[in-house]
Formats: sequence, C-alpha cells, structure tokens
Amino acid sequence: MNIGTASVKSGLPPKTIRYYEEIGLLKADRAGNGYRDYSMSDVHRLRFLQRSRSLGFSVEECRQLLSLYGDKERESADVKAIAEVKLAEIDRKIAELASLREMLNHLVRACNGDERPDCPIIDGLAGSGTPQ
Amino acid sequence: MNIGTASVKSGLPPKTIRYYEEIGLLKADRAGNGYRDYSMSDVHRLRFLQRSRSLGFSVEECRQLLSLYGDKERESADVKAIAEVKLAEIDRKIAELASLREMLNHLVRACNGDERPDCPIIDGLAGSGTPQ
DNA sequence: CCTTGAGCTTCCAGTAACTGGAAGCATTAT
DNA sequence: ATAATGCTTCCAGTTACTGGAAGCTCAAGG
Repeated sequence: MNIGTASVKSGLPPKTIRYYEEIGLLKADRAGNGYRDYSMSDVHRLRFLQRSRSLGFSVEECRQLLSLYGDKERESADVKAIAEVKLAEIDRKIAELASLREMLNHLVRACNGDERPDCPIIDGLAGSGTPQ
Repeated sequence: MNIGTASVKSGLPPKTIRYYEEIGLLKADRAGNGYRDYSMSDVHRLRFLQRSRSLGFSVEECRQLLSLYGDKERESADVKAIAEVKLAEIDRKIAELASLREMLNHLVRACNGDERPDCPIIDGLAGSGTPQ
C-alpha cells in the first residue's frame, strides 16, 4: 500500500513516516514507480511508533522497543532485560497518569465553584514519586 | 529557594525551568540579587509540568492544564469542559500504556526463546484504538 | 580581606523530532 | 487531453529544549 494509506491506518502523517525512514526506524519496500510500498506488518510497526511516541517515549526508546521483537540476532536475556526496564517505566507512567487523572477529577467535582484560589488540589500537585 | 533547589525538587533541569519562564508558563519572584526565587507552590507547578510533559502532553496542553486551577477569571463551566476533555485523553493514554505493557510482558514470558521471527506479539501490535 | 569555586545571570548557538513548502514525476478522474 | 491528486526529494522553519560562553554573586578557607 502507498504511504497515504499507511498514514491513515497508522495515525502518523506521511511526513513523519518518511522522517522515521530517514533516521532508520523502518524502511519500506519500493514499488516499480519509486513509491514506498507498505505491508500490514509495516503498518503495525508505525502504529506502535505512533503510540509509544505519544506516550512520552523518545525516538531512541522507541527504537529499542521496536528492536525487542525485530532483531533476531539479539540474545534472549538482552530482550528480557530491556523489556523489564521498559515495563517498570510503563508502570511508573501509568501511576503518574492515574494520579493526574485523580487530580483533574477532583478538580471537576470539588473545585467546581468559587473556592478555587486556594483549591485543595494544589496541595496534591507534587503527588507520588516526587524526587527529593 | 534558588533555581538549583527548585530543580532538584521538581526534577526539571534549571535550563528547562528558565525556558518555561521565557515562554510564560510560570514566572518566579526575584530576590534582591537578581536570582529567581521559588516558593513551594512554584515547585508544585514545576513538578506538575515535569510529569505532564513526560506523559506526552504538549507544552500548550500543559499550559491549559495549569490554567485549570490557576486562572481565577475562568468560568467554572469552562474549567469543567477542558478538564473533562483532558480526562478522556488521560484515560486513552492509560489504556494504551496498559496494552503496551501487556505486549511487553507477553514478549518477556512467551517469546523468550527462538520462536521470535514470527512472534505472536506482532499480530497484537495494532491493538485497540486503531484509526481506520 | 582576598581568593577560589560553585551557583546564578543573560545571550547565542545547536539538537531532536518533526512540519511546511517548492519543484517535479506518476496515477486517476473527467 | 487535461486537471487534480498523490507521490518523490530537498530545504527551510518550528517546538522544546540543551550546551556553552561571559560575567556577576555568594559561602568557605587561608
């Protein structure tokens, strides 16, 4: 399929897809006319990139994550180690999103009126996981 | 407190804190010597920014989120509307992180050996929320 | 009191990750 | 046949930092 279709299916703009190819994140086949030609597997990778980028992982981290299943040379222990580090990171992100969620929810429910200047939410902003 | 202390407490580099001031995200008081002077409330805002940025919200989105409790002029209905949009976004992010998590977890447990070239994970990559 | 070093200031340049626009070839629609 | 749409590359601009230079300030040691 052409880049436009891959773009719609993955949620990434064509520009971004070409950029990812330029920096070596994934390379597409070329059709006879020079157009890039994407498989469903490519689309899955693109969709994966769209997601993990939007969740705050850097491009380099995404490259690592992609390599977890893409690199046949990699040692199984390696895969496991990297995946486990990323799992911990994901758990931290989930916890932070949950606390952000609770904060907003509380704001909507409790601070819905005129008592906002000293809204109790403000005290909760530092939340869990605060570095010291 | 000085910017260095605020940096440690918030988890943001001093450079980034100055940058946020430059683009109007938060302005700090100045001490007599010209040094920036941060209150605990400032630190909470910075910590909040550190979090929401690392979770994939853009600076403009963070500005909106910050304004939810900072702007006394804003109508209560406005606050509620914006907060609810952000809540939905957060829920989506949490769901995507959860599916990413499951994917990695599965990779670690099931694809731990030599069967990786056609690892079943690949089929799960598109996951939920795929745009069509 | 003087110096030395760490920390603060501003300013300017560079990087990461896109994003927009121009110029040109390919395909599709009328 | 022609016009619109979509693809190509290339180059420039944007967002959100990040590093480094030059200089001022402050706390500690001699």
